[in-house]
Amino acid sequence: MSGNKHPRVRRLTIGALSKHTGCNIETIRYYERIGLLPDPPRTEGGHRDYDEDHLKRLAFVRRGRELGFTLDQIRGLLRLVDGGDFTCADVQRITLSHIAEIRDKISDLRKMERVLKEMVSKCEGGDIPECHVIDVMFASLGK
Amino acid sequence: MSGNKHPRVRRLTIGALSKHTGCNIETIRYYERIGLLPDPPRTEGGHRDYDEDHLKRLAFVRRGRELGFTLDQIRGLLRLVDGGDFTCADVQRITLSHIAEIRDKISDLRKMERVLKEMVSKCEGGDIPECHVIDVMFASLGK
DNA sequence: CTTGAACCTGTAGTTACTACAGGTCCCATA
DNA sequence: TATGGGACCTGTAGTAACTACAGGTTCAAG
Repeated sequence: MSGNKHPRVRRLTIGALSKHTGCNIETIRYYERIGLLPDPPRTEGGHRDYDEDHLKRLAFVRRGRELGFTLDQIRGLLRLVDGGDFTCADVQRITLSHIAEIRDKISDLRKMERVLKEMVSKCEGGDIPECHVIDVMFASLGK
Repeated sequence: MSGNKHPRVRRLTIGALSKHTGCNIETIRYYERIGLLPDPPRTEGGHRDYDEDHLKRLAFVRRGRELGFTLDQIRGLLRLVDGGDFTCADVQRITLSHIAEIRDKISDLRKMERVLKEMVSKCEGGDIPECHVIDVMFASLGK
């Protein structure tokens, strides 16, 4: 058994972390700065020296972002997990309220889409110097 | 006919403009600063002195924002209109591409919603220290 | 030992506002 | 006419979540 090799922990540069997660390097450093990722140990020369735990944590953050959580919500989730005293109910509550926010956004966007489609459907679309869309947007007050 | 009265133009303070449009005062000044609204004339004491044209323009901007246009898109629309040489086709193109952006956002959000619902549906929800949502979010890499 | 890619820190820019601080002006009332 | 307080002024800084440098150091392959 090979003496002083420690294959237990795979060492990763920030570039490798970036490649594995698809998260760009500046963003990783940003997450560290705002305390979402722990300060990793450094090599002699001062380069960041990550391991698999950092990788998992960053992946968690990225996955959270893909699911539309804010960094603050993600921070909240991580604190729960780090504290070790989280319950499924806690996480469920946070997730459900996030789902509700997403639904609200969707309904706002659908309303916009509906109104815009309605407006644009009345356009001639030609090379003429007047447009129903503009008229409606200017007419939205008083008159 | 009453000599030096000029009822032709209703004069408005920034506060009045704010009330009419629902746009907050700081935001009006911000729009002026970034060149979306023209610098209005001032009273002797330096207060902004608006008229109905300013009101219409601000209403246009607000309406655009409600419809999800960015300030840059609105700036584009206003430039077209101000230039006087816009065509219905121009506006239609801009509007259609905005609608496409909105559709993309909606579909992103729907995807998030679907995934989150699926995740949360597998939660026990109880007072237990483990959660399917957390598991999935941590498991999203390699594993 | 050299070279160039990868890394480092620190700062500033992005979008669309919002929130002051620290002053000045306006005008209705006493 | 004096005055008080609300409305207004400028300028700066903060928000979210990054991104983009500049200007320097380290690493690793040849």
